[in-house]
Amino acid sequence: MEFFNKTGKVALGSRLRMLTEKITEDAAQIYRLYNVDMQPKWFPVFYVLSVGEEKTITAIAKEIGHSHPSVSKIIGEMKKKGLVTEKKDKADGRRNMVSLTKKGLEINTRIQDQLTDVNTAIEAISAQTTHDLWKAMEEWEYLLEQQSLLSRVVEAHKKREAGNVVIVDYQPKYKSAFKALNEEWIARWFKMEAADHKSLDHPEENILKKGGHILVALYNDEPVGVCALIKMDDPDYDYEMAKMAVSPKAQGKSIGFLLGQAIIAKATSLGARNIYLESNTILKPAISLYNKLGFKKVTGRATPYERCNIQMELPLPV
Amino acid sequence: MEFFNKTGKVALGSRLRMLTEKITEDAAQIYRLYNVDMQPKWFPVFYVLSVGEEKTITAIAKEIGHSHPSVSKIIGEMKKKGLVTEKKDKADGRRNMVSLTKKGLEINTRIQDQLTDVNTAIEAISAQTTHDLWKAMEEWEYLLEQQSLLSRVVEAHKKREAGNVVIVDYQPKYKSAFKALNEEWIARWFKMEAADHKSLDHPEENILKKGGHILVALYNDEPVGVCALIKMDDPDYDYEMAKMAVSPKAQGKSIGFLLGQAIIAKATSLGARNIYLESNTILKPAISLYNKLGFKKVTGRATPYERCNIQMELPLPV
DNA sequence: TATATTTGTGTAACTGGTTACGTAATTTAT
DNA sequence: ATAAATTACGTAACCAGTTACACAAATATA
Repeated sequence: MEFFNKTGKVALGSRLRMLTEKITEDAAQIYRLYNVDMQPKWFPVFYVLSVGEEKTITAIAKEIGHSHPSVSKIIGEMKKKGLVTEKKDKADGRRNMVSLTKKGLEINTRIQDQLTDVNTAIEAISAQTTHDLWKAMEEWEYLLEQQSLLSRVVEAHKKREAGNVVIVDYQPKYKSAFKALNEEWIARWFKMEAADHKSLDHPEENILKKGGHILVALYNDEPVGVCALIKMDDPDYDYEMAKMAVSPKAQGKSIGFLLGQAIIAKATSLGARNIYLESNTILKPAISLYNKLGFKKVTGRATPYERCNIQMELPLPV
Repeated sequence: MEFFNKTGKVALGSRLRMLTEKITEDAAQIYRLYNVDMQPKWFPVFYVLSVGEEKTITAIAKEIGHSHPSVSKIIGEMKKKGLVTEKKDKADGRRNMVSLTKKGLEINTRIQDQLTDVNTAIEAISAQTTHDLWKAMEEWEYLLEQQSLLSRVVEAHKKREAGNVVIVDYQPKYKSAFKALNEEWIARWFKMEAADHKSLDHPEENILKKGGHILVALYNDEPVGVCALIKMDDPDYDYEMAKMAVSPKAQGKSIGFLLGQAIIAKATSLGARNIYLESNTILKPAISLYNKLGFKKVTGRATPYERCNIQMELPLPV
């Protein structure tokens, strides 16, 4: 199909569907050719029964990877043709035990030649290709089981969006954003405390002039995330990471992660030995972000914030 | 799927279907994720319209490889969502000219990011495989266009069946089969002539003792085909190939071809310079078989058979 | 110029699968 | 021992495609 060269691989599904259709179409004719009164769609069911054992509907469904109603329907059709029999399991009244009839088993022997012929034909085609369709499908099945296409697309999306985010140093014009973004989440989860007002209303005086830094994440030139690195007056810790806030509207762009990385880089460039932070365990995404950034829990420090119930630190390489 | 390792490639269709389904399922969710009010199945139609041109239903169907009713339905659905408009072609009243509306074009621009993300995700998967699914599909499409799976299976069938056929020299126990097989087709198409009775009733006297040969094709030890090589008393020709008959029940096993080849080999081993034959053009499969064996038409020889209206010869390498 | 054929389209019915739902039998938990 | 959860299965409705058919418009042919 010329068409698929234009669309590119986004039309993978469509292309697969068409190839599928072409092949199953021929399959039906092949059964007719060999004078076997069977439909291609019965094949998987027929195959698992061909060893002669009784099986339940759901067991068959699971084995061939169909839904159970699909198997149920197929069994109904095969029964009408006299290929299978059903009988209730005495031990378990829910189970419907299905097995091939004598006629079914007879068809099974007759069908063998057909199967070898089809196999030879398919192998002959495969031999003419440089790319192995069968193995490629196996690989795709495996990879999609590891991680769905959907979640891979989400990942690609995030990565691309993250590329549109730039982290810049604080400027006076971001003052209102710095306050607003923080107030948004603090008010939502807790209540504003005195220490909050102090640093949010006057960041220049209370953070920057004291040797701290503020970074701003811009998305389309719009400030959507902020984070501060506050100089600490403490023998154990050099800097505190605090006042991190990301707009809920800008979620899914890894902005928190990017800000965190930038803050760590900033601290490192300032020669810090470590970074300290305070948070609350009800902020689950935040805690997991801190973990991802490498912070580890520590205990036993005093804090001016009521909402703090967890403290973490990140030692930096010297 | 474990299952497919057991069935082997005969379940190629089933396996393709399942992979298709898994992928299109995710596709639907991806549209939802990007907040695009579109269905995956619309994509091919949407794509061909996205350049902005008006197109007819059938033109779209042809381009994307669907049936026209499929496109007709999709257009109906897209129209309901306000993505396309239809308008009758003034020049040709049958044509229904379809194009994207402003809303459709707007979605087209919005969708671009999604397409790149999907593409990145698919490319990322491809990069992890050692067998290229996309290219493999392309090869299969090409090869199936050259020759359908069905006809390839027929070929494999023939080849296998031909392997079960053995060509042996005449023995007295095949006398009745030699007559019966020939009588069957002669009576069907023409009527038995005096010369027929002579050679069919007494093959030993009239063919073998005069320096001729008879070969018999056995399928499961059953004689299903015969052919005679009759010594000619003629300055131009050494042998005549005649009395070739194959049971209709044993068709599709290339028995005629195998008999013909064996007869040619026999003549060659006898040092013949050429082989001559007589036939009738209403026996189309026979004539095409003779052509396949290398016989060429000749003209202007007398013949004792009323039914003969074509004569052929095959020069043999010296 | 009249008639036959081809072309463009829509509708209906089918196909091979699915999910949703209901029900009965069995198993688990309290 | 009873209630709750799980399991096996069938039925119904849906979905994304198909083929079959009908019909009108356009084109080719006699």
